[in-house]
Amino acid sequence: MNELTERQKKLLLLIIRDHIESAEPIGSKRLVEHYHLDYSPATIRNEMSALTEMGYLRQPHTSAGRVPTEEGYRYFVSQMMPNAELPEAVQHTISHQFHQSRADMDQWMTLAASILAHQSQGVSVITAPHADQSRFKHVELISTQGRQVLMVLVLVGGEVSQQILTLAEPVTQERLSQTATRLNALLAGLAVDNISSLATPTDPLDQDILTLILQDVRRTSESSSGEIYTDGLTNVLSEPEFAESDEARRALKIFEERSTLRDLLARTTTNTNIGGLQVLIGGEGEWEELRQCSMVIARYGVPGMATGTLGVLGPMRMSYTKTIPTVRYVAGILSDLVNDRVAGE
Amino acid sequence: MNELTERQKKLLLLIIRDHIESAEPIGSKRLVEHYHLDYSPATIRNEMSALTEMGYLRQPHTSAGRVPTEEGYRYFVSQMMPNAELPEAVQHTISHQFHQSRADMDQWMTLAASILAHQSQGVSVITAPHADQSRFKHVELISTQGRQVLMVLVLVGGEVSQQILTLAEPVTQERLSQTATRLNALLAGLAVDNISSLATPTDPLDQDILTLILQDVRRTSESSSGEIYTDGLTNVLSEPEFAESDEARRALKIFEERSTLRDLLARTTTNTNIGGLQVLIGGEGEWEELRQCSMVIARYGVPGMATGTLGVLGPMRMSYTKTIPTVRYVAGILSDLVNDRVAGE
DNA sequence: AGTAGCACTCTCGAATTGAGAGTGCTAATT
DNA sequence: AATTAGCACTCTCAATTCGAGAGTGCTACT
Repeated sequence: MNELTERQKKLLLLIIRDHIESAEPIGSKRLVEHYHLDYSPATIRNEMSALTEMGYLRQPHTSAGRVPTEEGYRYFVSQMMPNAELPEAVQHTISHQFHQSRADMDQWMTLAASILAHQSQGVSVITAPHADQSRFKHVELISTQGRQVLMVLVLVGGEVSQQILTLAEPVTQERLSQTATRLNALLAGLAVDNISSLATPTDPLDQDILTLILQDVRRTSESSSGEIYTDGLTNVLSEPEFAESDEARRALKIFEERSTLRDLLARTTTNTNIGGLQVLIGGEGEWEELRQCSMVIARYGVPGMATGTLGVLGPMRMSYTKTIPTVRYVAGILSDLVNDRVAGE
Repeated sequence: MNELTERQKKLLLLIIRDHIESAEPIGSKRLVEHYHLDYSPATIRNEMSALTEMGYLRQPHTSAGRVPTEEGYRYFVSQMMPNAELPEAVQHTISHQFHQSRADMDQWMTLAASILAHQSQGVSVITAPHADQSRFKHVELISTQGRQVLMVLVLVGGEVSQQILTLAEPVTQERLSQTATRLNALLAGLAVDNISSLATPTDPLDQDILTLILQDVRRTSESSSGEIYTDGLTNVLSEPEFAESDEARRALKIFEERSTLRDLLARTTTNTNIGGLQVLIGGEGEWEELRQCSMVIARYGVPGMATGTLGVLGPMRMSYTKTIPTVRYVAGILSDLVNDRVAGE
């Protein structure tokens, strides 16, 4: 793979960097002038020709400048990935914002989405941390009226689910409280998978509620659960490649259909370690709607306990140099926050 | 105001209806042919000229067809408002979807947003029902680790707020439970405004928690709280008037900046009764970003107990004939649901 | 290996043009 | 008095043409 000469590398990087800024095809002459290179345009042309041959560049028309291919971007990214660091000033600003905010998962997610979108000028997406194996922590039953009961279910790791249940007949708050107390004792700390195999409670009310709890836990712990936060949707609309709004529409549709988005996030990150991140370029053949886009995706959280996914979507020529470190840094912060919350449990 | 002859009325309505379908300026000849009118184009021209004079129509260029002005749309809408009814078939489909869904506020909101967006081909927006005067119902304190405590706060009407508190020093679950029990007894059923004037509890922990509860209730009951659900953001991008994506971007930005959106919803509905709805045409001079758009907005819920807002945004030439009845119908359904939940309290 | 020069290709924007649609006005008609 | 036919005029829009500019590949020279 790496048959590139040093000069070719340097050239490729320059071309891509320039294209990312200008959004235009890059020609040999322009390149030489712009960067005061020590070679003549003709030499550059030969090299560019070679790079085109190898599949890193592409000509939109017979006689226009070159534009990076997906391969080209991939090469570029592989060069950027390891060393990129966010400027300290930016790090401080971001970390400050987090420690400023209210200690509340919802706030954190919103904030993270906002920061990512802002920094990268792309569309950000982030899922709340999700326990890999849910363990029961606490249940609370609160009568609202007649047969309707508000159930608040807390899982280890801080996940909370609330739901209105409708019972067969009215039950007093007192009886509900007793049931809750018994169930709490019975289930304390159990992993979800083990609950079902438990000895059944004798009280019929307890039994009913237990069934409902099980249903709810299942749903909460399924991958389909958990809110997805996004921000910066309008950023991407200003990019020139989406001028004919049709392309943009298709890309944004992914963000509206949460189920597709969830699938995408899940599938691309199953084999990504915490701390490592993935760059998805041009939909990777899998997602037709993202043919013109790239995504930078990372996981965060505490492996084996609770993890979430976050990422940024942008045009294929997004500023990877900025986006990659930002995503990595925010993932780091969130991991710390989740860690604080889960640790010592 | 109503100096329009019958014929002028009819013509104006035809022109607007046609323009809503075609998105193009309407000329006299075209109108006659399309609708087999008994007059000649010349007559129509005279009438159109009159309507233009009166401010209901407008010519984009000296020699092009007419296009409705905001005034024109307002007139049109005032004709549509009272009688419009959703076809029974559609009513059934919608109502079915609601009764099918899980009895959960979050589900309802998502569903309502989806239905509105789908039916109207616009962007839908809806806020969860919000108690006008919050009354305390129940608090639950669950220790998670060390000094961190999960507080689940339930208000009358089913509003739930959860938050992580950080205490000055670690406290056992047992002590937390006792505090919760005492506070529940103390505060049961109290309106928020009265809580602060209460005798203070003796236990210092109780006191601390009470302060935190107050903070939280305040925030929850402020207008700034409550999630906003939207759907159909991409619908509006396909409309021809947003071809130059700049206009679209500005309009969509409103939906990203939740605070502006909230303000808009709040301000336009303060004097709207449940069941009545408001049509905002061209931003009404107030919202520059919506100059090209219209919104149909309604309130729902139980006045004095809990109310929410829902609406649809579309281009100024959106299909009012479809959107208005849909918004009204969905508002009705949600009012019923809220009513069921709140009633008998 | 690197460079200069050259002929060639292709895009893009500006300028031009003609068809089509619509208008307002006036004079004739009912 | 209301309606209509006719006409001259205006303006947009799409198609066309055209030249400048940028870029290329190739060949011959250093």
